[in-house]
Amino acid sequence: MEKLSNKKKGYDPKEIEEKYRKYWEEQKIYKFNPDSKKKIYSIDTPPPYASAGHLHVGHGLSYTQFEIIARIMRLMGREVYFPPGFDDNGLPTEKYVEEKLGISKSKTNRAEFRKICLEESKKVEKIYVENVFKKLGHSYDWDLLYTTISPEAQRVSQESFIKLVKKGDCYRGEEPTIWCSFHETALAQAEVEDLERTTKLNYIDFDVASNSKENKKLTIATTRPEFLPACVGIFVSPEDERYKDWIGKELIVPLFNHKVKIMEDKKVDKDFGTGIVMICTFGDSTDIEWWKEYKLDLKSVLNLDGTFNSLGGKYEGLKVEEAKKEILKDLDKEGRLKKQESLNQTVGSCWRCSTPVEYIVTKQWFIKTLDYKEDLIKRGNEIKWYPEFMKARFENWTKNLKWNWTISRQRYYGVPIPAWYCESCNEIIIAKESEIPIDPLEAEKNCPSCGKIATPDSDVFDTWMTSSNSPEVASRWLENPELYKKISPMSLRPQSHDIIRTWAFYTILKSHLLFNRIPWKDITINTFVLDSSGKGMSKSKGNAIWVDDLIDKYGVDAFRYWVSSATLGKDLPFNEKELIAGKRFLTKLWNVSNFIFMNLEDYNYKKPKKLEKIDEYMLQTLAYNTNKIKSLYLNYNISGARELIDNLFWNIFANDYLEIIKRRIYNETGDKKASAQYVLHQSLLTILKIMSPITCFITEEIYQTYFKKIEGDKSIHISKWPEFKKELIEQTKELQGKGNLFREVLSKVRQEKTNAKKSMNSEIILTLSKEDLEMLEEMKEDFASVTNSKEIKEGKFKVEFI
RNA sequence: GAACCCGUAGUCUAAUGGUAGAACACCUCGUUUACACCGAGGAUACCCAAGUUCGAUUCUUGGCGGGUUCACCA
Repeated sequence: MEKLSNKKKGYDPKEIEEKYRKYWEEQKIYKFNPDSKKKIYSIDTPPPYASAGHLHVGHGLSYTQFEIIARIMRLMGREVYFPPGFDDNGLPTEKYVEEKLGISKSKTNRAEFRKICLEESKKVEKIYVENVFKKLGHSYDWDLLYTTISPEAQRVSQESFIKLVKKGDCYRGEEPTIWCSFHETALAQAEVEDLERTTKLNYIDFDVASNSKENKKLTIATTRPEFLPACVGIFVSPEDERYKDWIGKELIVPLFNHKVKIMEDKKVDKDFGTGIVMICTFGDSTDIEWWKEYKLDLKSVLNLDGTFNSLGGKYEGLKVEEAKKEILKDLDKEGRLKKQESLNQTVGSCWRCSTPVEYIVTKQWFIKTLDYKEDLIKRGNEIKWYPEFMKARFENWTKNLKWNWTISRQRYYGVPIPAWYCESCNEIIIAKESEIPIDPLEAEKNCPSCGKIATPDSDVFDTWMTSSNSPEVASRWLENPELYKKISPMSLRPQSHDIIRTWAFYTILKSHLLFNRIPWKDITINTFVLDSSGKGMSKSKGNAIWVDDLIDKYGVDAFRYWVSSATLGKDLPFNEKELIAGKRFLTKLWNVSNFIFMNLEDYNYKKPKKLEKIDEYMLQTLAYNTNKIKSLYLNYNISGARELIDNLFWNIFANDYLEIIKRRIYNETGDKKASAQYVLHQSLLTILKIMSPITCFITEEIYQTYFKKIEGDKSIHISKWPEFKKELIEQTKELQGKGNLFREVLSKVRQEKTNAKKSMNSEIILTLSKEDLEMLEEMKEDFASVTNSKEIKEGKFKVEFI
């Protein structure tokens, strides 16, 4: 009879993990079969940025969380489409390459730079695959691997662009754009983060243009005096008595001497500063609103790198901050700087480099979002959100959108924008669908109107342009339309809450615009791991705990056990102690299995004609709980399911049932023994299966050691979920009553023994009430055996020691 | 400023309109045929206030505290 290995040492995960990693890969256990008759369950996997070789527990948890779901669905009989992916496209990769190799994009040509990025990505991806995903036992179908910079992904991205341009939802415009002067690129609203800082509010005197009034000066408070050359208007509140007579008059902008008109607008807060606002193109986003509303002049003073252009006069060439200093100095010299106040402000900044963003008018490509707010919210409602309340984040964001989505980026490493422009007739030429993927820099086009050579677009797409089509990339939209049709819309998008406004939003948008439907049926928002003091974990903060270290110390299954205790959408402070519980579980399961196998040596795999009562009770309880666990699993409630499994396995099965049948198995023969053996066999197999999505290694090892030859499945992970007959699942009141009473009275007896400081198998004479005795009549032998009662009498409950 | 989430034993977490179930830690006792990485048992908890209710930790409102997201000012 086989024994589990390492009996003396207890459970040693290392060897077992190694063994099955190899086995699963060789046997292609997780291979997707497109011809399967089973219902498909498809996952729109989050492709990680391939820009670091480690994974901290936060990422480890979230990736494992939905990996468990993949395993659950496989067990439920679904054909699971679970493709791994890498996001190796765009700014994060560029930044990584620039930092790691000390190269700047401005000093390298695009082709060269792209080549380096691609090579670096491949290296990091390899580390990820081997050291992270495979190590953690993740059950991807590796044949389905995709990357967002691959020609296929580029094709999807460009195709979606072409379709949307044709549809009129994507346009090129010259508009104020959110701009990062460090990265020298346009940004989307979603890429802007708050930056709190202290700044100075400067009170500056403006002269009045005509001398008709006795008052010759007005004082204006501004945080951005450097924008004086771009000043195009002055606003006051219509409710402000102080300036009533000033409306319509003109002021002379200090240092630059151009005239600007004073106008009124309700949005002006008369209590801020002096109650006068100067509008510049563009100091902030409200400037843009007023500029648009009142059709003011455009005076662009900034170059794309954040320096002043010729409009800045003597300040030309200076950076914004330097210009500000100089201008303030000069204002002070002229006696115009009346006072300066300290002010706390929050400015938008680039999420990658924290440089405060500027607003610069440039030619960019946009996808319409503002026209579709309501439609998108409707789409959001068609999707099932886990947890439900996370939908509010999506709705909030969608409702409050102020900008169309800027999709062009003045960067190198990304999907090229497949467009050319004719300088002489302003024609825009878009690539044909048959040509993509294409890089316009490497393909010459002539203008269809005038025949001249058109200028290629040198920009690339925002990375979300590709990521928002992850369902299409992952399911081979253009490559394999038949497959795509089969698995779309996808079943699940698992992701984290911080990118609801980007990834979830853009994906829903794209799906709505391109296909007029939702991209997936369910979305799960994974648990967000904090450090033990409740702070977000990151490499830069230095509080990250790495998955490698943990699995070295505790093993993958213990880590996965910890993952299974997390609730979707909630924060979870990391506590290393929690992994001890996982380790404990593994040891227990290991020992229980050893015990059972020892006692199944003479088992003939046949169900005896009649089961003992307590065995039947165990079987019912098993069936009932398994069924409950199934519905929890199907609702992605992994922690709920795990709790039930723990109770079923540890308390009911190991601590009670095993103790109850122990002596019967040792001493009896025939059906009495076989009855227990049958239930042991069923119970262990069931427990292994329902636990296999979580602790995938140990359950496989135990399955392979004993059950495989009987059950026949190559792996527990492609076996079938244990289904029970209806009468077992529904339980019978009578048997449950009796079995529960059995366990209650047993507990009472144990308590008496504890109170008397006796060991659990000390011999006793037991007295039970008449009702209890009648109830337990059919299970009397087992009861006497587990309590080690030499005699059971009728009367008032009493435990006598011999 | 707004929206959303959360506030349960020392720590972390679960369920629930009838005062709470685990885990880790703690205390007591126990170990001759799976397991001391164990077994039996014990102590310890629903942020505050008002309301709805026969009854609230659970529902409503307000407050306090923590978190996330969004908006913010010239």
